[in-house]
Amino acid sequence: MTSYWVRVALDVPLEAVFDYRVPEGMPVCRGQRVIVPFGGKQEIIGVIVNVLTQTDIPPEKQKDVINVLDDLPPFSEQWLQFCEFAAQYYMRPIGEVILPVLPPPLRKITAYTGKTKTSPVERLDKKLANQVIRAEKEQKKRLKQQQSSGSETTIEASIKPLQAILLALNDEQQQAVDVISQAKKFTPILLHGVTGSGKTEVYLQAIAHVLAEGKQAIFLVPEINLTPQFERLLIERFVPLYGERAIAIMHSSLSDGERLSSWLHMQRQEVKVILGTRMSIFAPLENLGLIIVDEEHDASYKQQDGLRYSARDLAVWRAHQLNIPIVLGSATPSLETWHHTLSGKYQKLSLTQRAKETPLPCIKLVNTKKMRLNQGLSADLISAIDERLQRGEQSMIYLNRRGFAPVLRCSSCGWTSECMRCSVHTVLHQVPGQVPILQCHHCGYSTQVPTHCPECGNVDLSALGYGTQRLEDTLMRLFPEARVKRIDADSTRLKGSAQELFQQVHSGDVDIIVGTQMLSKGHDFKRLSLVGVLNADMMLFSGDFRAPERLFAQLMQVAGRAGRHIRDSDVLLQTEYPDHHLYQALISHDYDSFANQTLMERKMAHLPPFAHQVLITAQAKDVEQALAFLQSIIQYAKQYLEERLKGVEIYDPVPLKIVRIAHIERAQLLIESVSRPALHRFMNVWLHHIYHELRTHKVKYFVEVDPLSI
DNA sequence: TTTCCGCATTTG
DNA sequence: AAATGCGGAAAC
Repeated sequence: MTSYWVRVALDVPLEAVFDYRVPEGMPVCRGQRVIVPFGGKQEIIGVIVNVLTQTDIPPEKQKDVINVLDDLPPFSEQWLQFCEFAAQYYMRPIGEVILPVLPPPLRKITAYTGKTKTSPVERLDKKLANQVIRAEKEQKKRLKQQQSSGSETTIEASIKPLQAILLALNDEQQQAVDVISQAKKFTPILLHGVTGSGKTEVYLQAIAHVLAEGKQAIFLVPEINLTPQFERLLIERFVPLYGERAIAIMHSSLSDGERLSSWLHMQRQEVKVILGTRMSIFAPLENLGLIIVDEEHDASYKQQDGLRYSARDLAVWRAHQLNIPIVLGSATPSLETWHHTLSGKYQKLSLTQRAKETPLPCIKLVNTKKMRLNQGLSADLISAIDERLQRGEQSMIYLNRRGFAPVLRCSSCGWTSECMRCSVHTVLHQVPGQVPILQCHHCGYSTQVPTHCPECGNVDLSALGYGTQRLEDTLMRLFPEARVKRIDADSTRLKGSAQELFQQVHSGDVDIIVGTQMLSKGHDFKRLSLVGVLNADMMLFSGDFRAPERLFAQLMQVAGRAGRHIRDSDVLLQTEYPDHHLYQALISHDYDSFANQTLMERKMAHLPPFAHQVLITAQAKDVEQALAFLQSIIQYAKQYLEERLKGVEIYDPVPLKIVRIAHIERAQLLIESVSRPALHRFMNVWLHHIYHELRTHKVKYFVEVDPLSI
């Protein structure tokens, strides 16, 4: 009789997998979920990554598997290897990848230990079966009623031919669809098209091809609120052909039950297209033929906690693993992607014509350097808004700053309002009808607004600078007859209020829209013919080397809101640096020249994509401890890992720009190399040593591969 | 002497 | 991460 052990991945922050004895007669295989005892008296769910016939663990330490969960088919080899790659690439234990991507009911022990003791999967199946029975009953009832009332049974809507709805394409779109659907092996494709050039129709027709071949597709979008519109399109086109289960949705605001339901249908391979945010890249689909990443440049594809992965980068790897095409769509591609098209690694397909007839809006720069502004607004912008009001058209003013004013200041002694827990100013929030408060945008803590200066007692406290609330206030006073609406995180806090606000704008009940970057994505306002941009310069000189890239993308996106339906639409951008090459490229809608010049600068400065980076962030009670920890690990690397440090550069540790958030102070350390293999080889050895020898209890640290902002 | 709290240790 | 064990300080 052979004894077996299983090696189990657990969601614990430990650099290890754990071996368990398999009780006699319990069938096990790689990819199954198991319940195992862990530590004192915990029971947790893990995933079998290996079945062993021997183990090095001394017998007295060994424990038995409690139960194998067979309510789902085991995870496939292909899917497991994808997770293993992600774990290795992002330098985290495998359990921290596999378990967090599962819907909570599949990984939380409580779902199995409740009163009912049935599996959440069985419960869901029962619920679905009941729904079907109920629907059938209702159908029968309806039929009976019809018969008894004697009404003629009419032939239901004429049967449509079973074919996907395909809209007419222009030449460029058709060519793109052809290239994508003819690519049968790994083919990374950049679909570069301005807003309104019809990328969506290309995606849909490419998906139609893939489904017709009996394969599946992943469709990634950057934000939750973009899913409904794509969902509608996908359902309309593919549900008539492939049934209700063909389209599944996956994002973080689904309930546990909804996530379980989507996951279940995927793992049973009933789903044809999974639409969702970054987590959808872990969809357990077996027969993928295409991956689409819309707005691939968007920073939302980067997970900012736990496993810090880039869904776009993982998507490329998964496509490579499966040897299938991948489409990265954007009007303003990331420089990484752009670089790959220049080097020939990615194929570029351009959509240069706007699908509808409206030309691109005219972008005008308003030089505010020596201009007197009226509450932050230039005379040009004010008269442009006035013009739209006369014509009955809409204006949108974009200011990426919430609240009334970013800081409160004492005009006598210079005191400024600061957060008690964080090293930042608190922001004045003030809307009519509410008590004004000072709020910290980092930890959320808020206090009453002092009536006099806490330092010198002076009563003359002034609100410095402008936020969306103040802008709304100003515009209402400048244009008392206009209907002004503010759309930002504060005005849309309540569930459904965003939907309602956007609805008001769509139906034409609003003349002037004020808002933050929330406004920049997705929405297509029919009567909008003016976009004003305030305070763009702020991002131009922020410390991050990627700031210009992000600013350009954001401004292009905001500008794209204008003139989708009305000719003679304008974008007015207030700046003190109208000659800056970013703005110059922007007014001529010239992404290519901006990207090429910025890439050149990156090359000279040895920055990504010409070098690869890893960031270590240390957290402690005070920044000195964090810095000392980073200093000590550098010391170790230099002393003992000299050989492996070849081609790898470690920069000096520095405090973060915002040192303290919620009483925790942070410092970080950048490691860089031209060679990714060299960087990974060094990091693996180094992190292993740090984990085993250099851990100090007072300092927490985490590692980020390919950090987006530094 | 007992209880409680904070910190270090361990997890198969 | 979470439970346990340990040692010193406070409580009885």
